[in-house]
Amino acid sequence: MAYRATANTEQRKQQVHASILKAGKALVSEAGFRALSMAAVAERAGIATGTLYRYFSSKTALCVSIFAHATEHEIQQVSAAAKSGASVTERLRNALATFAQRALQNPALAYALIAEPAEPDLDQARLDYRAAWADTFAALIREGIRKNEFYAQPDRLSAAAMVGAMAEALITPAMTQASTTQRNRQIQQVVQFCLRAVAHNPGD
Amino acid sequence: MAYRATANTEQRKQQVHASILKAGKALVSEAGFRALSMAAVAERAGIATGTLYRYFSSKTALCVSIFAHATEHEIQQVSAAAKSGASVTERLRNALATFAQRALQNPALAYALIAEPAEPDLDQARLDYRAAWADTFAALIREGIRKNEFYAQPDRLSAAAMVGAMAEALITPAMTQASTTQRNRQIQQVVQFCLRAVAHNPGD
Amino acid sequence: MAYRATANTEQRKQQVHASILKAGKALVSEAGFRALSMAAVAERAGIATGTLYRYFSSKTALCVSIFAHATEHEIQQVSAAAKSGASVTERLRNALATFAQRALQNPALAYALIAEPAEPDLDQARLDYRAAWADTFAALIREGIRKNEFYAQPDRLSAAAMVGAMAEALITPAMTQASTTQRNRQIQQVVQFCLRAVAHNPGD
Amino acid sequence: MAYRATANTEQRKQQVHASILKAGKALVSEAGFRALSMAAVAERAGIATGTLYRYFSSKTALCVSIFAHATEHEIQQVSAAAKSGASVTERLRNALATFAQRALQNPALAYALIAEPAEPDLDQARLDYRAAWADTFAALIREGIRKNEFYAQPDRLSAAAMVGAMAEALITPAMTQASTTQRNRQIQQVVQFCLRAVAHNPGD
DNA sequence: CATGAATGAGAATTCATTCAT
DNA sequence: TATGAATGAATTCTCATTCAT
Repeated sequence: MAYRATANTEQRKQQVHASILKAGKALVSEAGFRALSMAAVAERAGIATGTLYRYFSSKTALCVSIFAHATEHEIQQVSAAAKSGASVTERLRNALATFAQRALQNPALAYALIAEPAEPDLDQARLDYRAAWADTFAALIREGIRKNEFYAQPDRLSAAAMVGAMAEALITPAMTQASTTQRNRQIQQVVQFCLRAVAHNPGD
Repeated sequence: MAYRATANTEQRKQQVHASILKAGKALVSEAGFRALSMAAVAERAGIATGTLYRYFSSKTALCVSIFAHATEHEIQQVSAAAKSGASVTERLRNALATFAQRALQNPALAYALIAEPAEPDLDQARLDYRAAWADTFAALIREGIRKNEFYAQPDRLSAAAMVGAMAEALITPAMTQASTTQRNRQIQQVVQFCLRAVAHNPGD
Repeated sequence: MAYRATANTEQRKQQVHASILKAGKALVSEAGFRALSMAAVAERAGIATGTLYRYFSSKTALCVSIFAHATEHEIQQVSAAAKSGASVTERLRNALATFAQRALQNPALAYALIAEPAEPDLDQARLDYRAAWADTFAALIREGIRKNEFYAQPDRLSAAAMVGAMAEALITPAMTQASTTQRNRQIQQVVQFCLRAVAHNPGD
Repeated sequence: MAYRATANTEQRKQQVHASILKAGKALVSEAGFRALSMAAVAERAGIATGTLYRYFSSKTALCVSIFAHATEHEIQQVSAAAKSGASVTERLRNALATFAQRALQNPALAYALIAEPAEPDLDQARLDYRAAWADTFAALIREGIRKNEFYAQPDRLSAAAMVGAMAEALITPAMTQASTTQRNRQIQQVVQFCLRAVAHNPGD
């Protein structure tokens, strides 16, 4: 049977597209973008290498898509957390804690997303990613300033600083080698660091 | 009299060694460790590829040396800045500002040093580098706590968070695309962010 | 219907595989394993260097395959010859003569197979090869001893000695530079040497 | 003090020449001609690499000299052994046993001398070496035939066959892995193999 | 449209040889 | 004359991308 442009075909294309991204994400989670070769992705997705190029024009394009895909989910989670809490300070605490906990569930992926460079075009995606975080946290900061919970401060710069502070602390050996209990305590401490930097009354 | 390595010869060796590191550092500054190929370094240093191996046993060794060389100077500058100031808060302010100003003089290099992974062995050097920063800042933090200028807090975690906050803020487009005047103002703001996070009375 | 490797494709793969082995064997025949570079094999086989690695995982693997391929045929021929003859002595004579005649058809290859070391992994293959000869001749020797045609003697040691005696004699200038007629006479004489060493009644 | 063409200088040149050969022989003994690099020889001899080229025009020339030097001694020993004994058979037995015992004192060197190819020009040296053995043993064989101790046989071919038989047996795993006692017994057996091949009354 | 074999431009590394000092 | 740093061609192996089937 020849292939026709049916709804069925379209659906199959979506499935293959998704399976490629999933395979890529898995590889990046295991060993970073360095370990991502087109052959490895294809094998893991159960397709031929040539077929990859029907879905992604180049390795770079694939990496960018994997990045965006892996990233989108993370940001959504944190955005959701940023909506629950009595005060802006409380909501920021929740957002930061969520960021940290999610990252620590898959440290290799988090590291790849946050820090590993790989390719210039991917760096652009990373900037966009950082910007997305900046947007999420900057919005909270603006609100906090408006409601007089936070110091007057440049919202985007403080947002970036918070993302950096969290990311750096998370990849500290002290963090990655700690037990779950210790980790949770340390996460609280970094969150507290950030809250002190922005809020009049950070709690404890 | 047997032939010996004369002072002249020794001097020439030092020069070649230095020119290799310089060429490597230039390449990393332009496009990160990714762009560092032995052939490119050799060409840039004006020597043959084989000659590289008289000075560095492998590409990894060269990368680590470039890293250490570029890095050492940075840390010394910041350590020096950490020694001048009336209060611990003031000295931390100076140290952070120096960190920022130096990094912004060569953002691509700063990025490569702080974030770009590249090779496992280089990652180890990077961990040492981060640890050196952590040591410098953590010492200040401990002193601040002791003198009751700073909050009680885990010194190394806060130090890491500060490094991350600074690094992230520095590679923000808002920072890299700003004029010198704007940048200086923004640097002050990130420094202030960090000081608020650690000090009872951060000044302004 | 999904696309499958057709019989045609499979056949082509076999052809390429064979052409690589053939090219490699030709190079070894001309100048030994020393002359075997991946680039040379690829050029001779009419393919790209990268393609070699689809068929052989490394140079060592290719060498071992070339060795095994060239070798297998030789041993089979001699084994077959060892089965025809009225007495064990006669059968040993046939086996030795076959060994000699085949080796002289391609002395350089014979030399490479028997003596040239090259790589550690290849040396293992060579030991196996020697062992295969030892097996073949040792079995005959055991049978000869049992039937009281041969002297009591250590079968494997005598087998090795016979292989060495034949190989050494075959690469003698007297042998390689002789006419076909002379060669045949000389082969008979070395065979006779071996037979005298093992058999009560070697004939002539 | 400048160097002058004195007897002293000439003597020193001889010493350096000898030390180079000694260093080269040591390297070959440890890991074969494959492991012989000009840099390694120079270091071991305590001179600069460039100096090697004052004594030997190329690596090949050095290898050939090393070969000749290592070889000469061996042949002399065996020649001497070939002179002691009541009968020709006895003298051949002594020569063969000496050949084997010496080879087993330094198996790696023996292997390199007997079998390892390395370079075309070295192969020529090896042919000369084999020829030297052939000469030594062939002379004995001729004498044995003349005195009616040995079968009528082509002397040089039989000599080559004996050398090959000994060499092959010596590098057999059974031989190299055996204890000293076992080895001595096995050497006797191979010697006996050779004697049966040439002598009317080989003894036992 | 899917396949996967083929491509070939690099990349890192080695080492015999040269030559300015 | 001795030195040993410099050379650079050669080697093995990788992998993103293409294209005939």
